Amino acid sequence: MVYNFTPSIFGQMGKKSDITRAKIIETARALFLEKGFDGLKMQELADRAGMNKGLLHYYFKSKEVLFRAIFSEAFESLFAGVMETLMSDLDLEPKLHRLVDVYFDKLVANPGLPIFILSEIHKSPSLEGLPDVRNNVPIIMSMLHENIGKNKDISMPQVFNLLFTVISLSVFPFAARPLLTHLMPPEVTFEGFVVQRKAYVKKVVSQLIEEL
Amino acid sequence: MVYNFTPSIFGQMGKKSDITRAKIIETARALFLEKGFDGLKMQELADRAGMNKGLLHYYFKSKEVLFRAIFSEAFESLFAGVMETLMSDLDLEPKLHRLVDVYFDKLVANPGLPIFILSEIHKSPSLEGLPDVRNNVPIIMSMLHENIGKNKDISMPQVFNLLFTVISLSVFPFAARPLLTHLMPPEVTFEGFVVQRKAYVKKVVSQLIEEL
DNA sequence: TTTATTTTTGGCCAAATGGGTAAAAAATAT
DNA sequence: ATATTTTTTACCCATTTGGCCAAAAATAAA
Repeated sequence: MVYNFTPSIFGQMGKKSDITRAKIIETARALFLEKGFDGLKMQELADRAGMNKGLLHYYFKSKEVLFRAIFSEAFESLFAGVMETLMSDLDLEPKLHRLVDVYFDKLVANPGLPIFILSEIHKSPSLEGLPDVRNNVPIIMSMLHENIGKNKDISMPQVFNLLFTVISLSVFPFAARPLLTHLMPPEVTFEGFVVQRKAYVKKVVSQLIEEL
Repeated sequence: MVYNFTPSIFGQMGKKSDITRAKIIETARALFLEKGFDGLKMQELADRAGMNKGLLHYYFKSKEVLFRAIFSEAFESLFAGVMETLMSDLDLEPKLHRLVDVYFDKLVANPGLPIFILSEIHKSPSLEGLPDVRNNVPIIMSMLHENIGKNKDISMPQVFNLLFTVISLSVFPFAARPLLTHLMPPEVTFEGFVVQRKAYVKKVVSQLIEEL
């Protein structure tokens, strides 16, 4: 098996199978995010991807396998940046501001991600096959603890409360998007709301740090 | 048709049909909350309710009708208390503290509610047939604005930011529950976390009010 | 008690839809 | 021209929803 390196508008890909595979993944991601595992039917996926059901199974032997590929990618794409930021050697305030940026920027581009991840985990909480984020938690916590400084005597639960506040404020607007857009006055767009919200959240984070 | 008022262990209900109806609703609520509309099959519902599929259709002519009953009830049961609190004549700080209580208490008893509501709305954002919460929003906002006081010059978007912060901090822990329990050290229970979290959120709310 | 009404069971059906497979056809590479 | 990869077509079989029906059981009314 030899790759051909024919130039292509599809970035690196020359092999036709790669293009098809990518088309499947791209379509499946959009539709799984919209409808969830149970809500998306393979026939609809085939139609929307402009191909037939048999071809889906040629590339992914089952719906389950395809879903896992989508889910893992979605999960990791969100958590990679978060972990990296939290593990960085920034000081407390810039680190948490950075975290807000990472979340908002990622989620503005993928607003459906939070509901998708949370609701699928809710329906089957096994989490096997995903990178075990748990291992990083104690490390992140003690780094934050050091960030805050030894002179202030802050307990671990309080460190976690601070971190979880930042995460809540960053993620919830997207999880609540459908309700939010419904409640907002029609002249305000979700995108507009979210832009000012990001600045507001950073301000709150700074306040919380000051009060520590 | 005459009701009989035979005393019963099922509260007010005497009529058998009401008992059955209640049994269906109760079981359907638990299962829809767990699996969502697409995930729950009528056969499973019948089994878990200890009855026969035919009987489900005797009381609810379709899955859709049954689901709408469950969803509306879930939606209203959460928003009724929230609206009532926000419309009350309490001052700013007690009002928002009360809001935190309402959310946490309701959600401790029904942790699956946020994901259920948000994900089902996400999948079909029509929201028809639900009480139109939108009408109350401007009223709530101007009441909060008055609560804050005329001397402080606070814009409406800032009022909304404050309110939305309270909601985010109250609801997100439950929406994120499956992930959260996975990330927490095994000796901490979700219930335990949530108890201390409620107190923490109230403290944050007070800080935010001070800084206005 | 007898008679009517309501509730419940159980089974079975029909149509649609579900995931998945296999063989042939088409396209591509050797 | 041959082999390999990719795609289509046509299927299979299981499940799903909604529905029907006849009969039994429970309950209420007379």
